[in-house]
Amino acid sequence: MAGAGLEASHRTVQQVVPQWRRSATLDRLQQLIDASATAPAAVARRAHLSASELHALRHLSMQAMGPAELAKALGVTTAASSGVVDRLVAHGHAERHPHPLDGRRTEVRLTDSGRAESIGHLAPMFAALAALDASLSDEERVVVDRYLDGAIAAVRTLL
Amino acid sequence: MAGAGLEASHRTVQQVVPQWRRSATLDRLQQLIDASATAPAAVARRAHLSASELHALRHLSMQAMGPAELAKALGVTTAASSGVVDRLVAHGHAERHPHPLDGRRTEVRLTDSGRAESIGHLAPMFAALAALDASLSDEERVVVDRYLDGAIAAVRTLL
DNA sequence: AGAAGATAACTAAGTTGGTGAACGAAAATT
DNA sequence: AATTTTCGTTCACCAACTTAGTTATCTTCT
Repeated sequence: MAGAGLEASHRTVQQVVPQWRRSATLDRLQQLIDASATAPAAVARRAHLSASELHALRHLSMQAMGPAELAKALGVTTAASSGVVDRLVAHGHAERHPHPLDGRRTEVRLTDSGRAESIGHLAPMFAALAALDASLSDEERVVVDRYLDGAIAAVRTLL
Repeated sequence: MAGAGLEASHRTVQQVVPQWRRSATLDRLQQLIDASATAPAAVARRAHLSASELHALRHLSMQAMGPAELAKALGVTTAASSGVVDRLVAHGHAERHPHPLDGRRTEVRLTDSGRAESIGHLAPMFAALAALDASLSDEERVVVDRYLDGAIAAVRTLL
């Protein structure tokens, strides 16, 4: 079923990905990816929110949208995103507004409290990131940008 | 309660983090962090595993450990990690072995199927990452390493 | 050695947040 | 005007988490 057709014992990364070589840079990237995947749950817990609610706050802070669009952004069903919006509204972080032109739609807008929430808990990271970014020379920036583009593409092969 | 004491309206990132400036590099890093946070769920779905089970496979593929240590790695309670191990065992991806010295302990070891599972689904990313890593010159690597160290530290401020 | 305390793993019961299916209201299509 | 599609919601159900409490084993103290 799961590992169907794989009769080999103890397959290693090297066997599956022949060009794989351990490197300190790669280790660092792994750590970054790992931390990025772990952080949302930690932040959500501190904010007394679920991971989806936090995720939703991020998206809504960039752009107001309806439950259906939000569902796509979160990777869940519209039924679930309805619940997410319910909870955000209950916490006072968002409000539902009727769409002026299309009577079917609802626009979910963040309240000030929601906006503060979405920014506040990430502030320490933003500060550290801004300092790091400012420390880059133009030549260094070119190198970093290229690397990040590659890393993004690599991770996105999984999506 | 949540945004307690914040009476200001429409606080922006710039107000909370004065040194914040939008930059293409920062945008890329945000995308990387976002993709890293989103990918596990997508991979888990394809592998017919929960996010925690996938996470557990990753950790166990590096080092066999008991449910308690696994729980800490996953950021859940030991009760939850007991369930995770149950499911991995049920799927044939892991086995419980009694600890030779300490009768309280159980060592959770991956089976070949578990090992294949943990590597197989991430192979496309590994391949892309390996190619990217190999393309770095020594001077570029220094720059990238420094940046990644900073980024890791930034994200870890949230943990 | 024996008692007291700490630790590892598990179990039980309850909560949360997800899915899929069915539904009403409001467009859009024909 | 009738039909189909879309949007948001609700319902019933399920998976995975939490807290609390049990059992077995190890450690420490007298």
